Amino acid sequence: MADTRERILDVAIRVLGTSPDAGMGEIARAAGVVRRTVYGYFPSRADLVRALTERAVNEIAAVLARGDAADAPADSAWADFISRLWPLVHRYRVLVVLRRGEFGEDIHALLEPVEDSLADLVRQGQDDGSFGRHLPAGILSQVAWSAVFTIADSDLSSGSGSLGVSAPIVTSLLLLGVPEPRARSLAEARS
Amino acid sequence: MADTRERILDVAIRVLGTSPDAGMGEIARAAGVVRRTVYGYFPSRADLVRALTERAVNEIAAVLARGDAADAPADSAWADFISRLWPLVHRYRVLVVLRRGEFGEDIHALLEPVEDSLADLVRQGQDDGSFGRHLPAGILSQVAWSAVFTIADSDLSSGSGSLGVSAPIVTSLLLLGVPEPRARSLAEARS
DNA sequence: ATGCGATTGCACACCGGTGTGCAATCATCG
DNA sequence: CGATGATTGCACACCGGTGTGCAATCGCAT
Repeated sequence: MADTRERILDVAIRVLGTSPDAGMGEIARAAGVVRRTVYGYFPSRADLVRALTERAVNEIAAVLARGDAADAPADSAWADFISRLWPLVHRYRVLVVLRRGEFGEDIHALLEPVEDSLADLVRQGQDDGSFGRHLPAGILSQVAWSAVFTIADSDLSSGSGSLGVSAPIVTSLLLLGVPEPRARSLAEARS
Repeated sequence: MADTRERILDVAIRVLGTSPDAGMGEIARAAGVVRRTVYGYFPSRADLVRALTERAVNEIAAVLARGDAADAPADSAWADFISRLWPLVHRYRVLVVLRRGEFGEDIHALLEPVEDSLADLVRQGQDDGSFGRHLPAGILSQVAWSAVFTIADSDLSSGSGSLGVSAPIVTSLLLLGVPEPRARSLAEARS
């Protein structure tokens, strides 16, 4: 079927997100299919991973593009982005995990456009004074966005279920240098 | 010699920090020694990694303990901790990288006491009002401390040399909910 | 029922890393 | 010099994952 391919990708994104070293066999089994079948769709493990990240990056780019009301203030745009990203953040765990090891280069290349947009947004926020200048825009955006993933991660492993959307929004805004009252109000507008 | 063992550990902490999947051969070569020699000191790869992390955790615990002027305000104690941690943060990259994959369990166990102390410090700061409550103490400390590593990382890969100590101090304090003027002044006192 | 495409179930060859055994070297100290 | 301990250089067996080839099977539409 055509959806076997999709199912494999869905499962793989989950499995590799948890244990990046999972082999084709493990992924196949989790997808309820035989190793040989996976090779039918993806000639090599590298192909699987690449397809996987392309998919993830596309979805994330879509989320990012949706909020381009170009006139909105940067802090508000950021809050928007995170609020849309948050429900999906676990699916995208792959990216963080896979960035290191074996495929670092490829992933980084795929991810670049997204991270560039983010950096632009942050730069813009620094220019109009809504974000701080304690770090250069490129690094600041990296740190802020990866903090969101860390929050999701810690939430999963240590403890029960999910925090609300406000937690990551407020936290990342604080990190970006937005004063606490403003951060809180931006977050509450989205919960 | 007795220092061969030390040299191997020194090199391994660096090599594995960069590429966590490096094999015994790679590590040996980087240490200017033959694979067989490494096996002489560490019967298995797992032993090497364990020795490695124990060492790192001990050093880090020492850094953390040094600042236990128990009466100091939490935000100041945090700034102290980061300022002492910062120069060493690259050596400890292993921890972040190795926490995932293969040894996750062991590492987490070794790391627990350190992260508990950190969580206590943050909790104490939340109680006396110097830190925010946008996240539970356990998670907040995780995020703050891993942000420091992210900063060091981004600094290395994207761009030239090192930011000053203030960058990580200010950033992590903001993340913890410390208002910007206070954060800045705490940081400047340490640069 | 026939045919077709997707899936399965093996059996392979291959590779790279792990861990071990053992004899040969080398440096050093007495 | 001779002994001792560390290091080397190979050769080996073993394992687990990768990728491939091919015949058998299954489900389904015509």
